Amino acid sequence: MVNRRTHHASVARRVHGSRPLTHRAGERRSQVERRRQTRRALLDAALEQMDGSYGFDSLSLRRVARAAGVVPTAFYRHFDSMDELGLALVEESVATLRSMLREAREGAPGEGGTGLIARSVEILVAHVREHRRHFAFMAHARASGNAVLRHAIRSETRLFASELATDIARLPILRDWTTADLQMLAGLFVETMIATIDAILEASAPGPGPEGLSPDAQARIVTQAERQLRLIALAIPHWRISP
Amino acid sequence: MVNRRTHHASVARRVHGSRPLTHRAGERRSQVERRRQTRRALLDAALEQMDGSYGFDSLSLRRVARAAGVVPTAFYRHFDSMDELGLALVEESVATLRSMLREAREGAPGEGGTGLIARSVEILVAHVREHRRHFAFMAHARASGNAVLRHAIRSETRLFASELATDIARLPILRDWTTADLQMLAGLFVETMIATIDAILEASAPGPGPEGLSPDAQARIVTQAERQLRLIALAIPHWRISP
DNA sequence: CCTCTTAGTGCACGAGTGTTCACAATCTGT
DNA sequence: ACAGATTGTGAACACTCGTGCACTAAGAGG
Repeated sequence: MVNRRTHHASVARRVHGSRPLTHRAGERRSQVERRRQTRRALLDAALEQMDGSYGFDSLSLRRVARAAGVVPTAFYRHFDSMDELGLALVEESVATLRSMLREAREGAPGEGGTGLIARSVEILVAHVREHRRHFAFMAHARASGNAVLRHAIRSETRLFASELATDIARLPILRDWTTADLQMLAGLFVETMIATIDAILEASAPGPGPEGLSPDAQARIVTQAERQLRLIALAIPHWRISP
Repeated sequence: MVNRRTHHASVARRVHGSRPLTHRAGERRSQVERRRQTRRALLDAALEQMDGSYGFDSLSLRRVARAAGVVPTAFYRHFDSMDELGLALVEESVATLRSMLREAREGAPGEGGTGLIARSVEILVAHVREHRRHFAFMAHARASGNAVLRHAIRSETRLFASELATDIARLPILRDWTTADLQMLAGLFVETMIATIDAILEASAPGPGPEGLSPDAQARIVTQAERQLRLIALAIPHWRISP
């Protein structure tokens, strides 16, 4: 294990660490590409295996390798364990989350009203639809049996809430709010968002029954989320700042 | 399988179904008691195994049987599969959920203010503390890989929200609200409740580090939940009924 | 060109899994 | 008291699992 770890570290350092040190352009082009492809195949295989509504826990190294068209031992050339594969997926997932937040932020700067809510929900469902497997992964692993993954996702969620807090702090209505209260409000938004994501995923599960996502269930979820957010927004002007 | 199923059905019918048919009091006292005990031991063993922050998925029939002090094959005398064991646990868990709702309802009938919120949160944390293993089970199995359990819990959650909706419908402030809007509000409450439960469980996880639940983390969670609920309550008078 | 590094292979191992089956012990109603 | 039902046992099955080790093919750089 120690051998493999140092082994890996050196590889990773070479791949994108020491590249700037040498100016050779096409160095190891084809081999590095090959490596990237199998790694992606492993990640995709894991996502696909979980998509059938099986959690990350019930996911074996061998099945992932098999689905990626690779022998089990080859897995270790890319990840030390399934945990590291999971962490890589978390990294990818939070990246899409962050891109979502960025899009929402740039969409309507400082608008702050019913339009903002409708727009935000729209962006949310669009992202969930487009990156369903990543969101499903996070939704599952969030309450997974795997302690490493669970804590990673929980801490990323907290970070996300904090970012959202500093974001909404710029809205004029929230000028005088305490940071604690902003965190509270952001937490409420994030919780509602998570619940909405859960509902969407459940409604669009690729399990038995009519394949695909029943459109009116989706619509009901969206309007419910919008109303909940509007209700919360309605309370904001009447909140008395707490010490 | 068919054999075992019919076999079981007849047993269950005898245990609490046909008792009223015969007036013999002490009938099969010791044997039925023995059965009840091992069944409980299996359920407890499962709960305990999951408590170390391992989900229901990573839980094997053999380990449960071993922890219950019983040979694997004896498991089948009580449950046809792990799924049924899980469903039994769901049944138990929703029972405690319902008792919680009942307590909250009888606590302050028709009060409806800040006192109601504080009281409700207090009842919530008390119940989570007292039945932590059941709540942890639901929190895990809610996003579990096991489709049967997941759907069972999701549908029970919806039912719970509906009950809460008809409950709060009695509050004077909500007299004119649409049923749809009441459902929306109840859903928001339930989602906040679930998020709070998650946070409490995470803060009081019996994993590594200082055993037991850090008290100030608990306090922060409680005050955050109270503020969120108060914020929501603040919006209620300003909600315009939607068609 | 020749050597070194590296992604991927094949085989083997010990451990753990769900499930079946025949059997033992004990409780129960007649 | 006896026959039947019922709970629990023990050995065995056919798997799957993670992991270690020796090996091969091929790309890369001096």
